[in-house]
Amino acid sequence: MEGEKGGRKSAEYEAVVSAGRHLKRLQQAHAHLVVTGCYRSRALLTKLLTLSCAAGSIAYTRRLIRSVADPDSFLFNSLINASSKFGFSHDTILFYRRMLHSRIAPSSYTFTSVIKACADISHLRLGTLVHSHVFVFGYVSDSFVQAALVTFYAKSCKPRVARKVFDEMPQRNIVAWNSMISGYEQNGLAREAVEVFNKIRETKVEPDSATFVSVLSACSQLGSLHLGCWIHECIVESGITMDVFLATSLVNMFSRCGDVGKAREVFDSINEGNVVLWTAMISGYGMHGYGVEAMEVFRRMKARGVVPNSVTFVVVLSACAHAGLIDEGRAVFATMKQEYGVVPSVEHHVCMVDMLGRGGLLNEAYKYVKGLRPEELVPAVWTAMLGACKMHKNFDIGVEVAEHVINAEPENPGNYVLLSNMYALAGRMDRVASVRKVMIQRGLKKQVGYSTIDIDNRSYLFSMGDKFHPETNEIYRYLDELMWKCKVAGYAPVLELAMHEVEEEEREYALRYHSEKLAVAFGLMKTGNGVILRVVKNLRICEDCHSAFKFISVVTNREIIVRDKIRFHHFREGSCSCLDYW
DNA sequence: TTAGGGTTAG
Repeated sequence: MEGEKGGRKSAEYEAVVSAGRHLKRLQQAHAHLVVTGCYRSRALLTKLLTLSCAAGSIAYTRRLIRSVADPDSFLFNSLINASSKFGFSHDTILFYRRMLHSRIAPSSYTFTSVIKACADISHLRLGTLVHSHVFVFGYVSDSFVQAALVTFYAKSCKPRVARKVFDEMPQRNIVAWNSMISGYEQNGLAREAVEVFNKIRETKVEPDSATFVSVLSACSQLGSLHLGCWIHECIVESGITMDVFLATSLVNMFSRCGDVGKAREVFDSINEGNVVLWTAMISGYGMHGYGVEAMEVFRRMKARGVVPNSVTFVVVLSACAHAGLIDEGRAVFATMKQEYGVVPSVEHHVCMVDMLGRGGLLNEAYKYVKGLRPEELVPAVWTAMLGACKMHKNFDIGVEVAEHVINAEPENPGNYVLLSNMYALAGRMDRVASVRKVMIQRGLKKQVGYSTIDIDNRSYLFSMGDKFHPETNEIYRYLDELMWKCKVAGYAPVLELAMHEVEEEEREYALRYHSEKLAVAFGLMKTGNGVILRVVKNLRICEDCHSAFKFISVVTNREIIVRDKIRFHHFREGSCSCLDYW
């Protein structure tokens, strides 16, 4: 009899499990449990709850838990874990509150899940409160809870607090290290992330795939190719399997560090790529201005049966915009909606405005902007339109658009600089002065531009007019000579974008010592013929530097690759890969 | 029979 009973229970369990993540089937299984009288079984209820979370139905999960008179510790923990894992963070916190009200003590399992929920919604106040509960209930030395706290503080923009928790850990497994590396990387502290990675190598802990994914993101942020290549070597040496996550990170890293050829090599070495990998490769070509190659990969992707998603279309449209492929871009936008049913998002609209605007179709671009719904008129749309007006020197639309940009983002100093430039180009110097006045009144300062260049595995940082480098005098002298040679070859400084309140001679001086020029001069001084210079700039490259680098590539016979805020520029033999679409 | 931490594309 006992065996039969056990067998019957098992069949019920099987019925719940086989319903899987399908809400309808779970509800049928639930009904069956009620009919057979098995609905009081805690194990079956627990399974039902976790599966309904997995099925994405938090409403059904809530109904189920309400039907349980006295949920026990096991049930709460399962519920808290599942709701947190499947992204129902707010519910996780509510379930946790209910658990405390029921006077059921949380465990380390409870805390890891609740802390993850707080991390996912970056709820600093709540997470800090939960941290205090961790002390009260005595789980402060639990390594899982500590790792979760590191991630929580990092995701709540408190990397220093994350580091404090990390430093206080008596034992650190690879997950704890990974939490700290990705925590730094996500807060824009790429150098710190690489430092932590280096520290792991002093321990006996072996890096895993996630370690490399995070540290590769840090390399991408820095744009440091030598660092990225070194991590690549570490991956090969570690013998770790090249999974699709790792391959995607490598493709990204090589693209964002300026070696799209290497990115392609990694991409080609993977047989079964998913949409993320294909999108990364297309994005890589796009940011380098290789629109034709981007479109070719996009075509092959579709031929392979990999279905493009919303992000894929953003990178494809962006590639078209940066390569002047307007007709292709229009066609892609049409198929996106018709064939793939992707609803255009704000990002797609920005790409379309950017593409039409860069292509000189300013009226069409402006018509497109005016056709958008009010909620779609985000600052990025206006900024794209403004960039186009500046590029094609259309001051009438430009000034109008600039006013919208300021209204949309009154705290962004970059917008005032754009507006000021627009007025200056239109010859309205009175307006230039008044914009500057507003900036001063509002306490807004221009973002400081800086450039980095890697030479002999070391990274050097330059900012405009800075004289901190020990070889400053040599660099400035070298640059003066270089610019003189460029002038002989036909270079004329693009003065109108320099600071407008200074005299012409000073304006040229200010332009001459822009951070990217200092970095290039230093690179030329320190490297031999044939070495490609790779410079990373935090802002967009200025128009004058862009013009100067074309001449420098001729007079020095060097290739210069500059990564600016939005894309790459390859200067070779007097021209730039962006074809001045920038 | 039910439950734990980190990572990927613009």
